[in-house]
Amino acid sequence: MSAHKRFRQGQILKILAGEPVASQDELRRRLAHLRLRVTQATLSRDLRELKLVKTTEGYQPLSAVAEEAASLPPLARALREYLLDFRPAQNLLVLKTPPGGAQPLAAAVDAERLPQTAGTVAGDDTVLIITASRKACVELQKKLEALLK
Amino acid sequence: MSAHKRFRQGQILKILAGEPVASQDELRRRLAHLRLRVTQATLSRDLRELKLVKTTEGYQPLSAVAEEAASLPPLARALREYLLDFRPAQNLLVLKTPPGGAQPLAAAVDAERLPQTAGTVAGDDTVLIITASRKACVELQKKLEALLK
DNA sequence: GAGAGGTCTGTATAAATATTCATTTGGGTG
DNA sequence: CACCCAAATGAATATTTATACAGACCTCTC
Repeated sequence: MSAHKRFRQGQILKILAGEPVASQDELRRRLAHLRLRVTQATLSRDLRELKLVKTTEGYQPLSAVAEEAASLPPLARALREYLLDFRPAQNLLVLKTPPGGAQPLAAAVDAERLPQTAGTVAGDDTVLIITASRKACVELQKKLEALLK
Repeated sequence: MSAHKRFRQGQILKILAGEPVASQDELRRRLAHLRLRVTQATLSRDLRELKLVKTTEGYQPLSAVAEEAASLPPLARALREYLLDFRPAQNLLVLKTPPGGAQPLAAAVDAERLPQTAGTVAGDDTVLIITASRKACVELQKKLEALLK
C-alpha cells in the first residue's frame, strides 16, 4: 500500500474520531483543508477498506458486530416478529399473530416465566395468556408494550 | 407504534439474521414475498429505527461500535497518520513524515519499547530510529510493515 | 532506462439511499 | 359512530454512494 494512501486513511480515522461526518463529500472537503485532495470515489473505497459504516451519527467503525439482531431479548424478538395485535379480556390477554405464529410466540412468552402469567394456550394464529387477575393482566400488557419500545 | 410496522420490522430482523441483503430494494422484494408490500422509502426509515447499517456483507446491526478507531494499537494509528516513507541505512531506520509529524511519531515508537530500538531522534519531518544491528534494523522494518497490514 | 504488471485514482455514470411533501391510516375520545 | 390527531406511508425527487473504465503511477527485473 502506498504511503500516500496510508497517510490519507490515517487522517480519515483521525477526523472521524473527532466530530461526526455525515457524507463522503463532507469528508472530502475536510481532507482538502489538510491539502489532501481526492475525489468522493476514492473515499468510498477508503471507507470500505477501513470498515467504516454510515450511521445516523456519521461514519463509524464497524467491528465484528454481525450477530446483534439475535441478541435482542428473545421475547422482544418474538413479539416484533409475530405480534399483530393484542387485547385484554378480563384476566385474559389475547394475542393475534399471522397464521402459524401462535406456537412460537407462546413458547417465547412461557420461556420468560413472567410472574403475571399463569399459563398460555396457543392455537394457530391466536395466543391466550391467562393471568391471575385483571390487575396482573394490565401489568402484563404494559410489560409487553414496553418490550416493543 | 402500529402493529403493522412492528411486525414488519420483526420480519426485517428475521430476514437479515438469515442471509445477507445488499440493498433496500432487495429487502423490499423479500418482504413482498411475505405479502408485505412497502416502498424503499419506508425501509430506509425502518432500517434507521432498527439501527441497522450497510456493510459489505449486507445490512447489519450496529451495537455500541463507536470506539473502534481509537482502539487500534497506538503505534499503528500513529504510523497510519504520519508515516510517509521509510528507508533502512545500515543500522538506522529513517522515517519520513509530513512537517511536524516526527515528534509524535517518535513518541509512539518510543512508547512501544520494541526490543530492536536502541533509541530515536526526531527532527521536524524525519525520525531516526537507531537499532543495535543491521539485523535488528531489518526486523524492525518488518514489524512496522506488519503494523500497517 | 525500458518494459511488465501491479496498485491507485479520477471521470463519468449507474445505483442506492434519504427526504420532502401530500395523503392515508389507525387508534383514541367525546 | 364521527371526529381529531399523530403516526405511517407512498410518490417523486434530491442527495449520496458505488462502480466501470481508462489512464497515471510505482516497483520490480532485466
